[in-house]
Amino acid sequence: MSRPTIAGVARAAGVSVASVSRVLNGLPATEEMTERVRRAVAELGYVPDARARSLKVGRTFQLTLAVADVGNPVYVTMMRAVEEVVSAAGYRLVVTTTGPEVVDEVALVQGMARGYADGLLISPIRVDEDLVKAIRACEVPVVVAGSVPSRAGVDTVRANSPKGMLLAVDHLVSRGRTRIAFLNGPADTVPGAARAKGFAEALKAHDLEPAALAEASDFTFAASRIAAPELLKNSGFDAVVCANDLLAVGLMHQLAAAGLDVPDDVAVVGMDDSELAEQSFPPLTSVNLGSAERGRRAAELLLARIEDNERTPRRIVVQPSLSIRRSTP
Amino acid sequence: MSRPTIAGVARAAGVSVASVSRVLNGLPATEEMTERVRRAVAELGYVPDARARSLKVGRTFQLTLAVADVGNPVYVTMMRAVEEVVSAAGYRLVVTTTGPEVVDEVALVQGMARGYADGLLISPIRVDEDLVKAIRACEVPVVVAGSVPSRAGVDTVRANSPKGMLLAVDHLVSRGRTRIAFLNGPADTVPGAARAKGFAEALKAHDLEPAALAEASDFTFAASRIAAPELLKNSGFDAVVCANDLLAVGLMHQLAAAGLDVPDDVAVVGMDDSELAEQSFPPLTSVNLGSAERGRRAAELLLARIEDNERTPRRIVVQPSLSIRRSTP
DNA sequence: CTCGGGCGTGTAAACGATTACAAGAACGAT
DNA sequence: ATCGTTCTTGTAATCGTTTACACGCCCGAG
Repeated sequence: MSRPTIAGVARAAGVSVASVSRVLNGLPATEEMTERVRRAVAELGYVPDARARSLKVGRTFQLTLAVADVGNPVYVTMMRAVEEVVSAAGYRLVVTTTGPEVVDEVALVQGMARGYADGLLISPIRVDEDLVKAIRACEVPVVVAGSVPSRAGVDTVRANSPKGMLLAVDHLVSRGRTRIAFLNGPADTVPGAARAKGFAEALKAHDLEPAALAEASDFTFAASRIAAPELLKNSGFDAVVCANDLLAVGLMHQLAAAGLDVPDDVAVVGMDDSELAEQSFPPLTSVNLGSAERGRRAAELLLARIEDNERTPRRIVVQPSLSIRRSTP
Repeated sequence: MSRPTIAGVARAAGVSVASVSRVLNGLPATEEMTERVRRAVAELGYVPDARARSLKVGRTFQLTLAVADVGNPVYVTMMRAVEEVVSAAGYRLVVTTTGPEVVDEVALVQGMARGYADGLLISPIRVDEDLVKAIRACEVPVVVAGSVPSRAGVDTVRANSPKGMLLAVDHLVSRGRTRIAFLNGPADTVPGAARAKGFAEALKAHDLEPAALAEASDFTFAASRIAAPELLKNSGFDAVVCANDLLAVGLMHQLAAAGLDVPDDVAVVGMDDSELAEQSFPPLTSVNLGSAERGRRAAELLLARIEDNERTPRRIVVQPSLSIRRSTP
């Protein structure tokens, strides 16, 4: 017994398929018609086929959110915000993960052009010409949470990393720390590059030199295991800014292993202000780059573009704030 | 300029739609035919429509993984394992979140019956008759990661919580702790109930009485904020078993705030052995309930069922192990 | 009593792909 | 030269919906 179709329902109810479709979609019908169809639907356990429906109406009522790494808690913050907006608008949100390679992102964007979903919200970690081209060519609306050249011609919502870095450094300096180190993620990524630049500028604003620099191969806890010892070869720092919370937490483990106290010996500040920041011990001072707001705004832009694909792309930047916790004095 | 269709490609190439479809699907064709079609496809930037294709072939080549809370790190472990298996089999994995309410799960299962995906892997946190019925009625294959009555007639893969609890208690006892408390999640959930029962049995096996009990309203860090103080009203315990890692980490914060040292004053063991367990400080001894293996096995069952929907449902249970870290002496 | 206007319903044509079937071309064997 | 294979290609049916259009009915106005 395979799935009943609308034709089966029509037969069972003794009416036409058009009538079934109409009552199912709430179009006007007589009392009796409605009743007969409802009965037949219930009896057969009919559920309309989403594939056929979306083929006809040209919409799936699904939106896709693509993130690089589900293990990165910053994405759960963003995901929650996006989910809220899109489900309020009557869409289902599905999440898919791309991995750190740009080719995966390109493949995803191209796949999306096939109409799996009505829109794509992507937060690319690496960007190259192929990705820009794929985004331009994509038939379904795309909005990017992050940085992408404006010639991609899409709505973007990005963070202000330099400003965030400045908040971090300001804070550290105000607490008397001047020998500040930086633990970055891969510099060949968009956020990695932005944060490196931001850090340099922030130090310059205070007339400081970096006390130490290290670069993890990934924005993950595991990668900090390798990179943090690199940093610790230098001992001349009393504070470390980290490119995200995972790296910061990883670093704190290494500091503890080296017998250094946080924040007394070394202050640590993370970035993203994810759930991990408050879960860590000591709770982590972290730059809030507005992930939730970015998610929300991005989702709104996506919905707006689905309504009207002709509107000129907007580029929103959301401002950071600092969540001060106990990892800084 | 809207999306080119296969008909447009056929016209541009001067061949029939059937031929276009054939070369696109790698069926035999002459050199020249292949060439002409390829050229037209490239020129028009044609991408086949997934909706139309899946309507015809009856497959979407998408699988859905539904989890209750993306913020729970146990799901990222599971998700990674699932992703690996399904992508190796040529499917795309999409993740969707249900929330803690059973009605959301029911809605999701029913929605899935509409053919959004070729299969559903769900890890329900609460189970009621409606959910069982929805699963029975669902036209697309479902496999459950967790417990569900066998009358649901689906493949299941579940953990062995009682055994896990026993590992935890054995371990604590072997380290000389006998006044053991338990911080559970909501007892009206499937894992909550299983873990409560398991804890009671494990203590009984050692002829011990629970030193204290508390129940969080959710398996979240935030919920532990409320529940842990409840536990701390009792002071007669030297160890706490927690129903998952998030609760354990939350508890450790409260213990620290109360001036108690982990593990010297109180040993803490979590459950799930998620990434958070190694990220926490001190690193958390945690019962590994085999999330990765459960994910892998569940994905394999789902794929097998898609191949052959007639096979009799299997019920797999994976055995736990203990990851000992520094939160226990 | 007749005619026009609503209103409700049914028939059939889409949507964009895959694929069964038929027809034509090419080729070798007799 | 004829016939039968085999191979390629095209035509058209199909998947399960939605919806434009036409039809018939009922009702009130003239």
